Parts: sequence; C-alpha cells; structure tokens
Amino acid sequence: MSQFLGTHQNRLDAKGRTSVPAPFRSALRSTPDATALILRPSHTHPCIEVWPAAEFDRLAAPLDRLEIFSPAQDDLQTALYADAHRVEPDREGRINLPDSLVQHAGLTDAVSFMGLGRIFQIWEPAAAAARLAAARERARTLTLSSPA
Amino acid sequence: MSQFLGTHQNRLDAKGRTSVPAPFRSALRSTPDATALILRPSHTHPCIEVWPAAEFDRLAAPLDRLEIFSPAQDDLQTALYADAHRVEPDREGRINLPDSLVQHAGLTDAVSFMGLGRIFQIWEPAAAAARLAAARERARTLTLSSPA
DNA sequence: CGTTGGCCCATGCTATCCCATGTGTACCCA
DNA sequence: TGGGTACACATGGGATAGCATGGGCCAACG
Repeated sequence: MSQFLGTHQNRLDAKGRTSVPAPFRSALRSTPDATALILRPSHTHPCIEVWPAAEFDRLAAPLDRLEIFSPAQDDLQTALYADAHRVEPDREGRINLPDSLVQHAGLTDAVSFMGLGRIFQIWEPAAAAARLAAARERARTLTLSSPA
Repeated sequence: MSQFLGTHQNRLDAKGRTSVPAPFRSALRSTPDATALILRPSHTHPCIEVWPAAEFDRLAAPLDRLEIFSPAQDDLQTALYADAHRVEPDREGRINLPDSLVQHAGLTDAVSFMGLGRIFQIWEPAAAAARLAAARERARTLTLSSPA
C-alpha cells in the first residue's frame, strides 16, 4: 500500500534524462497501467510532482462530477491538466523531463527523488534538503500537539 | 500482540549490516508481510525507529484522508515518507542500515536493539544505556504521582 | 539536406545475495 | 549431575546480477 519511500539522488544528463530510482520502479510495477507517469509542476513548491497514471486518474475523477460549466470546475481542470505531461520510461527506466518543468524546479545536472507515499517529487538537490529540513521541523511541532 | 521486548547488542560490520536479534525475528514472523521493515530517524532521539511494514501502514493510513493539499498534511507526509527506508532482511536475518541513519544515530561498530512493544529502536550502545537510565528514572516518578 | 529527439547497446560500479566458519548455548545421554 | 554433542545464532568474506550512466545510431520532422 505505502509505496514511494526515501530520498534518492541521480544525475540529469545532457539530454534531459534521469533514471527513476530502482525502488520506485519496483513500487510502480504493482500499480495498474504500471509504466505511465504524469508529471506536473507543483503549485506550492519549486519541484516536479510525479503521479502514477492510475493514481492521477483517481485524483481527477471527482472533478468530472462537478457542475459542468461551473467556474470552479473550469479553473481546476485547467490548472490540473494544462500543465501536465505524460511520460513513459525507456527500457532502462529513464524518463525525459520537459524543459518547462526543469526550469520550474531549477534543475541543473543532479536531481533528488523524494518519496511521498502515493506520489513522489523531483527536486534540485539543495532545495530538496532545505525542504526536508523545514518539513521535519514543522512536523515535529505538529505531532506534539496532535493526538497519537 | 506485544512483541519486541528487551535490549540486545550486536555488531555493525564494515558493510553497514547488522543482525536483527533472533527474538525480534521470531516476533516478526507473526505479522502480515512479515519480512519487510521500515527504518526512520526518530525525531525525538538520536536513534533509528524500526517499524514492521504492516504497523507502519497503520500509522500512515490516516494521513491519506486529510485534506489533500493542506500545508500541514504536506509537511507530515514529507517528513514521514521522505526520511523512511524500506529494507528486507537477507536470509541470515541481517539488515543494511543506510548511511544517513547511521549518522543520525551516531553508530560506529556496535548497536543496541531496544524493544518498545510494537516497534523497536536501534541505538549507539552507550547512548542506549543513558536513555534507558533516564527513562527508568522518569517512569519511577511518574508512577509515584499517577493515579493507581 | 541539416538538425533534433528518441531508441538501443555497451560498460563500470555498487549493492545484494549466497556460502562458509566460529562460538555460545541448550539439550541429551551416560 | 557432569560432560559431550548438536543446533542455532551472529559474523566475515567473495562472487554475481542489477543499476545508473554515457555514447552512438536511426528515424522523423523542419
């Protein structure tokens, strides 16, 4: 059930390719439509969000039930779909990161894959470390004030 | 039901491996998905937390039901998953401790396994002894001042 | 015809698996 | 009750398969 764990650092080569970490690949094998991935710019962080296709469908499904021409649905759908990219890893398990997403995340020649359970994120390594430290700190104070 | 008891000391070899104590191994056999373990840095102590995979899922499940894009949930998920490592013991019952966790716990060439019931912890032996003494002392005063 | 992007093959390294050995302990038998 | 034996656990080292990475070829498009 819980799938994407840990943080992995890989290279981003001259062609804009990077290897999906092996643990993530094997986690993907257990999902339907196993290979396809949806890439999106995160709207809260300078990073790339990566969704297994099946998981992305589950996120999108509720939107289709909203009032068809409501402004809310219109905005959400636009934001959700317009910036998304569908990619298939090559036979070595590498994916090609589109330029727009590389810029959004400020990537250069190395990337950090950060597992978040059902999805994972791709960060510039230094930014990833900073984000992780901040999240740890806030999570610590949150846990102290929440019921076990 | 209560499983991990006692304190056991083992070696940490040059490859970063250590044997899970036999009593813990046999306790693990009674859990679903028996072999998989989740390692995490404790956020309150310089030690490694070890969760049976099934137990970790129970901890993580409530997170998936929170408001999906709330900042608090974001921080919690990041801290919980991105620092976690999934490991499978080899056929001798050994696990590999990732470098980051070894550093977090200040491990050198020996480790103490400390049973905490549903989970256990991995400590540098001297730190484990100190922690144990402090916990004993505080537990004693707690008992004296708590309602029977 | 030139250039760009995708696909496939090749290689070095590292992590993982597997086999082998010593030591301590528990059990059995005399 | 004492000694001996056999198993199980902890530990060390060597080999192998998988992973990350780099480069070259072919096809499609401009």
